Amino acid sequence: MESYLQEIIGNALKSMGLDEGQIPEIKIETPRDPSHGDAATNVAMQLAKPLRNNPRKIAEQLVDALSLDPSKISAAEIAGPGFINFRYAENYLYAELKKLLSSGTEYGKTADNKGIKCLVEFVSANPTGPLTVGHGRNAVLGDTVCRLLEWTGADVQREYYFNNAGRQMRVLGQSVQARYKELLGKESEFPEGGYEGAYIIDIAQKLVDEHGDKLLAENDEKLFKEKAESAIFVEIRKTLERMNIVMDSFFNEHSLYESGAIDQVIATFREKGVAYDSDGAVWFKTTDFGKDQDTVLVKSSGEPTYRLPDIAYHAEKLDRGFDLCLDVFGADHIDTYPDVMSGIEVLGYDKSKVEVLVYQFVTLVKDGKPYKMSTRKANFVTLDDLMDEVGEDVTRFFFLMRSPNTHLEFDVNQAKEAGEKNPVFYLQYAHARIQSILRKVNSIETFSDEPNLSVLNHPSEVTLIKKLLSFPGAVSNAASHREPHRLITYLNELASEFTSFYHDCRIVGEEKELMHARTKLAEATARVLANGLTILGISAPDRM
RNA sequence: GCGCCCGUAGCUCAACUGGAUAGAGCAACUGCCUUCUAAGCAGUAGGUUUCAGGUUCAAGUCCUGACGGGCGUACCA
Repeated sequence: MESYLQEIIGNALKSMGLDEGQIPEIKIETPRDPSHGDAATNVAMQLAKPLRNNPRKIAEQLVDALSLDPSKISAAEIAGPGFINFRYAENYLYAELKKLLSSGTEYGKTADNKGIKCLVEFVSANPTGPLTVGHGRNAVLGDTVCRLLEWTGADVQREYYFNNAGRQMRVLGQSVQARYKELLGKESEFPEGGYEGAYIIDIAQKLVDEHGDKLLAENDEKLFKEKAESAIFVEIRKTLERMNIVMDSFFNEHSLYESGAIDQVIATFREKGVAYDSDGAVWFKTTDFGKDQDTVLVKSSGEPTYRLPDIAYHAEKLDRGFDLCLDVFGADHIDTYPDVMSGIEVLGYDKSKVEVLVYQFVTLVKDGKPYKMSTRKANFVTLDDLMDEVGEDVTRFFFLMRSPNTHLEFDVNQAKEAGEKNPVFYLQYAHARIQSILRKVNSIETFSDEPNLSVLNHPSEVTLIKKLLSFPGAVSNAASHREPHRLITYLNELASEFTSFYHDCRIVGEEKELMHARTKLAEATARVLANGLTILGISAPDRM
């Protein structure tokens, strides 16, 4: 419909004597106030200045020049300072509703990103402990953006990037080793800055169960580190699965060293003159790219900083042929992004293929008080704890309901409320309620012929149909902005409009033709709610 | 100090990236269950969109400057 309007408006403008260059981008928007019609354009106002004419006059000429298809648009009116408002023909609505019903579980899919290969990297927590609430937003956001991309036609791969080398992991191994000794009654020194969480003791206990005291002979932490890593990864995968997230690949940072990719980056940087040695370290001339300081790539100890593998990793991803590499990370990592972009540019890649989705921090609020968390200090709340407390659906929903750009306050008390205070249930309830109605209708009546949808002309019915038809637009809007909360906003509006319909219009007990048509409308609503919830990774229950 | 993000109803947040009368949910108040799920609906109240300038037909949205908050600003990740 949008492209149809753009086309006829463009044609009308040409017939008014404007040439291509004078025609601005024709934007079609949905007016906030439904009394302003179903679609509107502001071209007349945009043209007011270049044409040195009153916008309302231009609008009048434009409307006269339009050749509208009456089966789609019933009216074009001029309003306000020069808006042109369009009203959809009712037959158009019924025809589209019919299409919706036959599309079923496919309804809402678009071709926006058809044929695009995407790699989305998210979670990417190093295996030093269970996933926490902080990782939760990353995981759910990343996965849902993947689903949005898939619904808009993209081919998506979910990747988890991790690092099992380095200081953090050594300390992890030492922590397990220390607990292992303690469990066997031996003297042990708990490492400085070690991991204090109870899960470390669990891992150590398992080692005692399996190997007895044989591991006391181990001199270093290596074996303990490996055992810890695999045990923790098992838990991480379980947690993710519980949240409806399944990774397609896990990428080990270490492989970049083995493949020589790291050395290659340094070599190319030197060749291009953007790397130099100083104080025993290797530096990246980030001042050439607008930063006020150069950045260390390899420390004087010989160990690279995380930026170097980050650059190599992005180059590697682009080598794999993806059209879009999307990284999801918290605001605290934002600083590495410009360096990575500069880096891959130096290496000759198209940096427009790399995109970052940054989200702000999560504050967990319980009983009106926030708490601070740290994995190392073990005063964190794990994602599993959170899901135990409020449930999987609620967890996903809460992480998604705010713009990634703003801080998220996760109120555990509100999330725990099974009732009216909890916004998730509003959507699920609407779905369950429809299913209940459909069960009832099916038990008392059978429809054989095609429904006559044109009997749906109550204002609540018409509003609801229009809302249903805007679902594909809502999906593509959320997808293109990488902002799942936009879809939640849409679903809330849909559920709300359904409930108005439910209160204004009865289904059971109406005369058969009307009952049939309304049943189809209810069915269509349930379909869209279920499709929307599927994108969010949340269940659409049939009963509540 | 510098960089990024944010500042909207008492609280938590929207507002389709510049459009028409700034909207929801909690909290408060008033009504509505012998009719398909009241986990619901209808209504009332609540605002100088932090402040001051600027850009234009039009600014919560864009630009400048203040003020307030978060995160960075490591040879940590």
